[in-house]
Amino acid sequence: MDYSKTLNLPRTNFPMRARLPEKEPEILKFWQEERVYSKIRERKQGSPKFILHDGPPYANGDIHLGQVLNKILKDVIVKFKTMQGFDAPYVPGWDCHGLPVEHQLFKQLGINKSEIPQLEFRKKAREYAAHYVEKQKGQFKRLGVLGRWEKPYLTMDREYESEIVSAFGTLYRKGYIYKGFKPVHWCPQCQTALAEAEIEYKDKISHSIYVKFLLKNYPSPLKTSLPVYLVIWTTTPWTLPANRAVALHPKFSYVFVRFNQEVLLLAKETMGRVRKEVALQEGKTLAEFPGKDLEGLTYSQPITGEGLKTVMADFVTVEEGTGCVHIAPGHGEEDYFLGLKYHLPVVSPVNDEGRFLDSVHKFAGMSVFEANDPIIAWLKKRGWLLSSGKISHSYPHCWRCGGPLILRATPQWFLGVDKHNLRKKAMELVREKVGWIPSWSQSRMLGMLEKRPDWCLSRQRYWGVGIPVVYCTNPDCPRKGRVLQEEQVFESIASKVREKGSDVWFEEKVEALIPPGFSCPECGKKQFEKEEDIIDVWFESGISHRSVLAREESLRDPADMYIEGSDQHRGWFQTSLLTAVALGERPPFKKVFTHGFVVDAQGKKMSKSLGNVVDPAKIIDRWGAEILRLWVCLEDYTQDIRVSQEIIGQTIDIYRRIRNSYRFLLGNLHDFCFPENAVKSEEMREIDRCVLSQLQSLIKKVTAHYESFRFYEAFHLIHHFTSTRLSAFFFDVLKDRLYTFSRNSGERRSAQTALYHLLMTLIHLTAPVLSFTSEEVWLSIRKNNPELMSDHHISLRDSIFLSSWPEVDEDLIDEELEKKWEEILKVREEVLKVLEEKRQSKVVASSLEAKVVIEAPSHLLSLLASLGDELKEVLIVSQIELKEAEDLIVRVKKAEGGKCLRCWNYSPRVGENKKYPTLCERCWGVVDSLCVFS
RNA sequence: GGGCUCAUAGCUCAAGUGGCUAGAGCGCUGUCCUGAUAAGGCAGAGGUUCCUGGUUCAAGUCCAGGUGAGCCCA
Repeated sequence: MDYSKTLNLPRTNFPMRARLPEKEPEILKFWQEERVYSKIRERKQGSPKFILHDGPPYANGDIHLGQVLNKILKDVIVKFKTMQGFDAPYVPGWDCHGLPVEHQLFKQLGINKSEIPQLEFRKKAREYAAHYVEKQKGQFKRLGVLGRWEKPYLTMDREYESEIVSAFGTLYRKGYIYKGFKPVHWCPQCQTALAEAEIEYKDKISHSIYVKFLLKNYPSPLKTSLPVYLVIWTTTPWTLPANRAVALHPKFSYVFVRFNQEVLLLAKETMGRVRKEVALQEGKTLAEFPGKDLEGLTYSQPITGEGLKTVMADFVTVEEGTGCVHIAPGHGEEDYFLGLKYHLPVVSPVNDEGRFLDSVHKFAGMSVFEANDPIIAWLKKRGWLLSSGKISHSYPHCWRCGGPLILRATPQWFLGVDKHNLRKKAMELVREKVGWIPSWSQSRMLGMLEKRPDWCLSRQRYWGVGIPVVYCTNPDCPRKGRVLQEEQVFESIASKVREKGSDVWFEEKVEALIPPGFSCPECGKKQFEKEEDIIDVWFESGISHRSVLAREESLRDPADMYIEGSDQHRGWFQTSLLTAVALGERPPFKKVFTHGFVVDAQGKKMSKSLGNVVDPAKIIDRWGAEILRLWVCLEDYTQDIRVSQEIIGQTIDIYRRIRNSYRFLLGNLHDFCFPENAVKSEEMREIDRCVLSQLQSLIKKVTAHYESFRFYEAFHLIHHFTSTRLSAFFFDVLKDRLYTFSRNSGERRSAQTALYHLLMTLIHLTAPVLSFTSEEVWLSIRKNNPELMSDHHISLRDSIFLSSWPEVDEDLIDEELEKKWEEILKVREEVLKVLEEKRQSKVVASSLEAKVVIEAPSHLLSLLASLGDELKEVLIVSQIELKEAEDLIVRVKKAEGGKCLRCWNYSPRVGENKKYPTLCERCWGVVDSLCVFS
């Protein structure tokens, strides 16, 4: 006779195999059709807000793992806060203007800037950006990220663009923005100035030359009839035409040394090294001076022959070069600032293409890189070249075209970081008003703020918002070229942009942009010209606190949290902070959360050249987005996080364990109604109560970890609980009771009550991360066993994200009980070890074939005895004999009697019952009762 | 070169203010079960806590210097 039909075996059609790549789109469809995000918004009206402000990714290309990491973290936080009861809207955004779109598009079109009118190009750029917004939107949604996808914010929206104009105007009027002439990183290929964020440093082979500058005078103690030269070292011979000074360190010691028929001046400490590098014999030191005594010496400019002076500078080093530094204020940042101090002219005789102007007679028209060799040749001819070689060093390159950059002084617009104490104020707020996670993120921000130069806001490009500045061009105006800074001018431009988009600046004549009839307040004329440069995209995204947070009704400025990769300390965190402080005297965020970068198995960054780039789409197609979500949340993302086949494999294993536990729970709850079949806590079996008590502390800890954004701690705990507490212990022990006891028995219902709470709690605790699976379980319950949710406060129609976060039920916590069971578990561990030995020696196979004899000290013995028959269930053995002894000793024997064909337990009484000769005493009762009812 | 940061079993993570024989889980190996079954149970083997010094009765933990890695800057 087959008794398996008389058992209560698990029943569910929740599949063991997830088939996530197929299942996930169904869940996404459900969220879409049920308008889950909108419903959440409706229901949370009036709840306390939690605003996580999305940093806009760049609308170009497919999403990479870094963006996956970022968006998933944001989604987990938003979902957690939502389930906790907050109104936590998520409005995603995109950064749409700027060089990367331009470059890609020019590449795609196969033309350059000069071959297409700006307006025509801008139209295509807009389409291009819009295309990638849609593409990335689909990819982000595929990750399971809930948000206001149907109305994201775009930096190329007219309203947004208008805010950019008005923010610029306000900052200009407040005196933060100025026009300067300053060396900036310039890409001769792209013909544009580059922001710091657009520069990549990589190795480049450069010239390395030592050059003699003839000194026209020198300190009197030195007496010689030989020519005296100071020696400089440079890797950019082409900057020599722009040389305006030579800097020495005031504290270094300098020597005049005679080599053959000439005398050279250089820092004493550099002597040995320089002599080796330029292959000079040992010379004779004629005199030695501290640097400060050598200020104001006159030398002959090597290219122009002008008489120029030596100056003092602290940044001079002896690590490289000669301690005498060639200064070209038009071609170097430090040089520029030193130039300000000494009133040196900013000379930069190079045009947009990086070619020398006519003023550089000898080399006019040459590109600066081509000019290096002729310059060196020229120096050599004059006898001023001491040595010439090559050096490989880190050099700035254009992030888009990859070409080497030059520093070139051009008229640019700047945001003055020290205007109105902006830097100081920002740093103070960073220190006092913003929470930084992890904490070191604060010192990083401070360090960067402290040292950052003024922010170059202008770009000589096509795709962006025009700098909204109008000049008076009347040649007779007392201040020709002055900017119209009247508020109504900026307002007029902003409103035009709001009406027609930023193209209006390039389409319309200047008169149509300023207020009708407006005339120059200075000269009364109406001759105007508009600025041609466009605004740095970092400024655009940097004001999102104003254009998005402050303007969107559902949002709020400041945001509760910004969360981005650690590179954004220099990027968005900083540009947002600076603009917010300048505009409104406060930071745009209460908390800043930083995550690391995704690196490969060895911890190396991903790059095309290393060939170690992992494409998220491949993982999604093969394993599902859920695996990516879990992966993110198993790692400590305050550091860089690794990805590899092995790590993904491990994530899949962990996923399977959790999923199977859900399946087991569902299967064993198929005939359980809540609350009808639920057993009151005080009537439950001890072990069931014990697990529920442990579940409460799991809720506590997991919630705390979510609250401190340490999802990996939460998930390691959940996984640990699921594997060890549930799968390896509770579920295993419970099987006998669930399967063999009569369906409606108190014992079985007690177990199910525990299982019910476990299932409901766990799917909620995992929902922010395992969103697809938790929702799938939720949907499965509603479809297959709605009776499980007859609990009135759970609405069947809703997504799991409309239900709330599990609360700790203090009544279920029983620490005494947990302690007691810890003792029992220790005994169980001992029993399992002995069982394993007996299994190895083939005495028993299944543990149910065993009878266990436990000798234990009296207190432990009484503890075990108190469990009665439950003890053998806990140990999953057929018989138990308890004896008193000094120490714990466990022995295992073959169980007595025969095997019950129904429950597989052994009992001496099997065979006693004539009606059921193959069943044990417990089962024949159960089977009998079944027959009575059937 | 400078700023910030990281380094603990094959992998992912633990080890308040220095006090353990450095812990989990996964994976691995062996094994049992076949009523969670492309599941589940049990047992076992895995660590010079990156290296070198130092402080201390005591260092994975503190200090200094290396090495490797990441972000940012020059």
